[in-house]
Amino acid sequence: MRISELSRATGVPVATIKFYLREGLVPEGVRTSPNQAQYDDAHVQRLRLVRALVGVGGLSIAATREVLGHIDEPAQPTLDLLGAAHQAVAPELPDDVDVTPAVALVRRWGWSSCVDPVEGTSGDGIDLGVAGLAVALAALDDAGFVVEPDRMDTYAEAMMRVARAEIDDLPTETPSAAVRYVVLGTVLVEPVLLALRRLAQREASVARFPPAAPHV
Amino acid sequence: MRISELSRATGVPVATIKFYLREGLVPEGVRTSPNQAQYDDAHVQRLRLVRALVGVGGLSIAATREVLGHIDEPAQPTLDLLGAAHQAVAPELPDDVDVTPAVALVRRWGWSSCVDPVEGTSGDGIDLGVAGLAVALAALDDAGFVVEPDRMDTYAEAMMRVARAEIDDLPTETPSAAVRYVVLGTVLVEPVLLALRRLAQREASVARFPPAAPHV
DNA sequence: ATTATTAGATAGTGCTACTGTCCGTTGTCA
DNA sequence: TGACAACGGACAGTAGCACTATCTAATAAT
Repeated sequence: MRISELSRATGVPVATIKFYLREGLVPEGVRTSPNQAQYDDAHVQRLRLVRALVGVGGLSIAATREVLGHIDEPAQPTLDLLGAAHQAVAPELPDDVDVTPAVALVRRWGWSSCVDPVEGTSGDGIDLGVAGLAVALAALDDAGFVVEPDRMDTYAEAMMRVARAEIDDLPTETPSAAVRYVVLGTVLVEPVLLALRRLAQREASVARFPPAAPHV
Repeated sequence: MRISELSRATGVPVATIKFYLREGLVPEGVRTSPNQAQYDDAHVQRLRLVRALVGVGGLSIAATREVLGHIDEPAQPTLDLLGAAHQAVAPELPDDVDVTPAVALVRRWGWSSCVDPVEGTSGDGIDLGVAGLAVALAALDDAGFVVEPDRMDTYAEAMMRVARAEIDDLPTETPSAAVRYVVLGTVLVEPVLLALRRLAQREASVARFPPAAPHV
């Protein structure tokens, strides 16, 4: 398969494929001559994966490269894989956040692993996930938006259900399967969850305010 | 309060405040002379709100302006407010998506409002929320990532719990309170949910793979 | 009186994700 | 065999976005 066919098969412009090749997001084809190369189905899939990550996944090129790196070389699948995946995906955080509200919540839920980090964890100082929560909570606060504690509990319980289902289904046969599952699951399921929340809000709204009286 | 004090009170550079003024995200101060104006606490709060929306909320300037517009003029709080909020926040979608898988899922859950739109709804053609779900599912598919149907059910149920809690708590006294609640709740709770998911994943991972044997 | 600050206008910056152009080489079809 | 499209590779250019810097004339502070 030549580059133009690869382009046609994926809908990605040739110039963009070249760009991804330069950036190392897509492996080079097999050279048949100094200026010709052959691509195959693996390239098609890889290209689709890249588009999913930078498109719906919202990752930058650099973050995409990092994520793909983990998938390509599933080095220590049992050693803090989640941490690596989250690190690659998380937006970078300011370092002057007040984490006490986040820590208090996490403590209340008994999520001890997040606040009393375990060995083998990328626990350089404060936990990345807790910091992320702290930033999100600070934004709510800055906006003057109050979330009642028991609704935070509802959120936590709902996300714990989600997480348990995900961790229970984690494939343990192959290391690379586990890595792929965690990394892609982290990135690509997020938009699914957000989309579902919106649909569910609409449904719940109609249930509470039945039409006739038009809904909110 | 002069603009430099407003800057000091919020940590936002003067040049940026001027920019937001130009863009109409922050209202002008009260003029005391052709080239002087006074700002007050309302400006401080507004500025914090703007920073929360464009920062953690991840909104563009244009989307922020639209969201603020809804908050400033809560015109028809009962008329498809959710739709407006979602529209302002949702990333723009390609129009060549296959919505059948999304529609099938939504049908299976009996979320009829999403697929048989109600009167008073911004239902121009296919539902915006369903389209968002369709795009997210297509990305998963392109990446070769399979989500089992019963896990989709878990996701749907979890998000329905979330949504019900949110709609139940919706303030009905003031129209403007309802609008503010819906709009900010849509935008600013998303990062909270995602942060919680990450923490819950870590916790669930430690629960399933107890340390000693280091966790995933 | 001097110095700092202001509103407003306009231009510029830094970043990111591509996109376009050129070159010399190679495949392909007539 | 010759014309012509497609190729890889290098590099410059572009578009959009969220600011940021500079300037001017007027006003405030000391």
